[in-house]
Amino acid sequence: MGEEGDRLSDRLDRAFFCQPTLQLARALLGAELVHVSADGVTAGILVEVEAYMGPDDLAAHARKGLRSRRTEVMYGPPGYAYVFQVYGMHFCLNVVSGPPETPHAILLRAIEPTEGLSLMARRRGVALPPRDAPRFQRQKALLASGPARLAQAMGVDRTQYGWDLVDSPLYLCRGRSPVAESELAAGPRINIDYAGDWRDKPWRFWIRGNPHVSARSRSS
DNA sequence: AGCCCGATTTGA
DNA sequence: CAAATCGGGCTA
Repeated sequence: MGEEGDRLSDRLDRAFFCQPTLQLARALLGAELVHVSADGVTAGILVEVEAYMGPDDLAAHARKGLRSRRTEVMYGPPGYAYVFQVYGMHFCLNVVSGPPETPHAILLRAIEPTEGLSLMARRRGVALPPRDAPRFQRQKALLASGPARLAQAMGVDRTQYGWDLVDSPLYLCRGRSPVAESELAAGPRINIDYAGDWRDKPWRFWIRGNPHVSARSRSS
């Protein structure tokens, strides 16, 4: 109780999303992602994100200024949801960054679940053991570690495409941010081997040592 | 640790 | 028509 009120007063506003993209990506670590849906409330602390910076970044969907119904929202103001589908069955949630006509986005790769864990488990189609069971921490980490798991656990699909995170049931709040500089880690992004010179850019950011960082990213 | 596969959409 | 900002299930 009172949790919603506390969160709303700490809700991240437009000014927050107006930071330069790499700075915003780091600032998002420790922030809490919240979705107030018809099925209930789910929330979690962001522990891993990646920046994509079209049109130059060849890993970005907006590379070379690609503009389509899919990428359109990235050409608008920051703080909106860019949701896309990959491999025919998964959805991934991004926060639009950069001013209008600058198609940047930040992929939300993993959260540490804080609220609505049973709803997350139901959406994911997995059973969550009792909190005191030895398997609990491990299963909890499987709920939303990885961009498609995060989206599924949070009830995000194409429905949320274009939602304004500043003014919608899907939003961000201060949570535990800002994270101390010493807790911040950076490295290359995942699964973008096709991106030429941009493949090795250290534009993936995560909270060092956090067990909820997605498996393929945990090192260093 | 590694391979394979799914089920859709996009862009070349 | 190939490839995709991935995850699950299997083999071992």
